[in-house]
Amino acid sequence: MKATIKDISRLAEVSTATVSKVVNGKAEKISLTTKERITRIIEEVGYIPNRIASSMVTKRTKTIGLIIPDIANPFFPELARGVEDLANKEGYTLILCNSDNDLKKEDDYLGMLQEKMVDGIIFTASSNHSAVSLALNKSKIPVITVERNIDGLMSQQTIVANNEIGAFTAVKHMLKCGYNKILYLSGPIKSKPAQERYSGYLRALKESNIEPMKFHLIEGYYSGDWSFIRVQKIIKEGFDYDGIFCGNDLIALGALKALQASDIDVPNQVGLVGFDDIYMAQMVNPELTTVRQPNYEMGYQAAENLLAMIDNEKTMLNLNLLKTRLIVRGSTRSIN
Amino acid sequence: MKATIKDISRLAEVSTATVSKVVNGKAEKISLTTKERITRIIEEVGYIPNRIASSMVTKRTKTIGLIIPDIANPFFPELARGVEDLANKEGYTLILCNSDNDLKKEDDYLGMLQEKMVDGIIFTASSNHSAVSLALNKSKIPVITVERNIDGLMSQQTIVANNEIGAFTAVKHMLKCGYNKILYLSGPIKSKPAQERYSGYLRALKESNIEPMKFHLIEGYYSGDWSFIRVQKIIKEGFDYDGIFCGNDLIALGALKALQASDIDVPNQVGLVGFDDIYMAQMVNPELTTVRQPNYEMGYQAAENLLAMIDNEKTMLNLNLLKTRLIVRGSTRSIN
DNA sequence: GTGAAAGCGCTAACAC
DNA sequence: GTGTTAGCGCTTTCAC
Repeated sequence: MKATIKDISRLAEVSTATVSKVVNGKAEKISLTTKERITRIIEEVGYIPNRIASSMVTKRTKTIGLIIPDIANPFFPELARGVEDLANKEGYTLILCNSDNDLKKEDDYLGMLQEKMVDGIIFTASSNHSAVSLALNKSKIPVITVERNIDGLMSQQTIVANNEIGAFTAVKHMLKCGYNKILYLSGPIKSKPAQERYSGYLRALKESNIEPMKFHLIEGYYSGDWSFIRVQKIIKEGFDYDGIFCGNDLIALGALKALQASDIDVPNQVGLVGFDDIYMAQMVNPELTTVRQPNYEMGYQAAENLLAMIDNEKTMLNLNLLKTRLIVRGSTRSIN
Repeated sequence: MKATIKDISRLAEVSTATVSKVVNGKAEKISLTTKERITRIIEEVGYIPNRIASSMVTKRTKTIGLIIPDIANPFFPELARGVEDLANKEGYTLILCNSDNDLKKEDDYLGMLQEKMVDGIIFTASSNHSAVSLALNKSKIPVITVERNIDGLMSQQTIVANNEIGAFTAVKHMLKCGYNKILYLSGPIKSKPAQERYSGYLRALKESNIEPMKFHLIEGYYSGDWSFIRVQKIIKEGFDYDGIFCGNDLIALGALKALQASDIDVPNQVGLVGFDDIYMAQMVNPELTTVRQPNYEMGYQAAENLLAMIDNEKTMLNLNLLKTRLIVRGSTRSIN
């Protein structure tokens, strides 16, 4: 049988209230002797307070939920790590949920998290589905959306990277390097980030008075397998291009592999730029020029803001645009 | 104010017991009419059962904890995903903890998880520290260790890949390919897997009557940055070798980059083999020959066994050795 | 079929 | 300084 606060109070010959106070560090008014006695007994017995029971009365579980598409996607571990680090630092615990961008799963997780009485939720939504936002709006639970904002969601905060400017800067750089027939290998264009990056891409071309090529937008998935195959096809078709701006690093990595497999020199024949700056971006040869997205910071900051919301209980509508940064490496040739 | 079971029972003019039954699908003996009435009202009110309160009485939180060194290490996301998938499938929720291989953090997390009354814990321990095992032995909470077993821990299960055989097979293959001056670029040798892989490496050499070279064991970290620098140094020193067996894929990837940066041809001049088969192993050129470790399956199976332990309440001492598989790709030359 | 009531382990007034 | 007590929201036994 596991020891409870009652057992401790009995053994220490005090009330449960007193034990509770020393367990929770609210023991200013408890005499040193009893405090020490209680502490010793707790130690001896190996008493572990039942936080479930505390949560019942405090209405705080000190737990937050994180819903992301897939922790196995290299973009998310760092994000998750950022969230967890801040959470842990503040004594919170993190529940991890993989939605696979599946609306049903998102919904289920949202429900489970609320049933488990999490204090707040960090959410990378698959789309801006209104049903989800509605449910979320109704419940009073603090929610922060990360990486992609979700339209119908009111009175909540969003942390996203500045995709448009990131893409703009990247493509601008490619143009400066002398690439001017640049494809955009995009992830699913229905997602906000993909759209924003596309906008940035277009704006960069426009600003340089360069007409986008026909078929410059190639839509697919955020996967190296997809881009590998797709780029092979592009090569075979004898398409005329000299640069590829990729929706993310995975796409860029797959493209790089396909190009190298056909002995196309990167960066001399074709320039390549990715997005995210995942760890692997610097582990390939040539290293990937890419737009660094502060994933870890996004997670960390999301958690910071979430805890602030939890503490203040007031919700503020807010869009936090985090800066991206172009990391120039070897997959683009240097500017003459 | 959030609706409680009482509110529902009042609105439906039934007892809380009845509501509880329909909420939890134990409503065989409830008439269809009342069942429907209750369901409708729950719907209308948007009632969300408080699972914290249920946990108080059922002594089940339907939550498990996962302690790993670092979710940002490419090895762990798949493992975590495996755990989460099975957990979710069985209606469990996953708490994620990053220990950074830090004993103190491991301890803290272990404590937190127990306070939160998780039903079980999956644990990749940094070392086989006895203090941890002792604490764990004392508490009755089911624990499964993954990837590395921890010695002092009694009556618990372990899921590990067969590192020794995996390494043996890999090095055997290298020898068959004609490499016979093979280095072992290891992660921290204090960790069990590193030791076991080293044993396999040695056994393979021995079986082929090949004397290990001097300084064949190079110890470092499971990081591409480390191996990149380390291999650069090896190259500069003009060391005589023709193959590198790496403690994991990150090490191999860093080595590959260093070799290629010095225009050393992989696989023709130097053969390279990794361990794990992370996603990136096939995204480089040449693709990495590696020992596939079934990370996802490890996580999934760990979760399966954990839930079995939770349900049976009996603990069985058990070591599950999962098979590794050599994946031959382009970083080793083909057998003549 | 349904309800009454006890109690899970804890906290937070408030009383002393 | 310390104790009493009333719940937190739910499940479950047992009675009806």
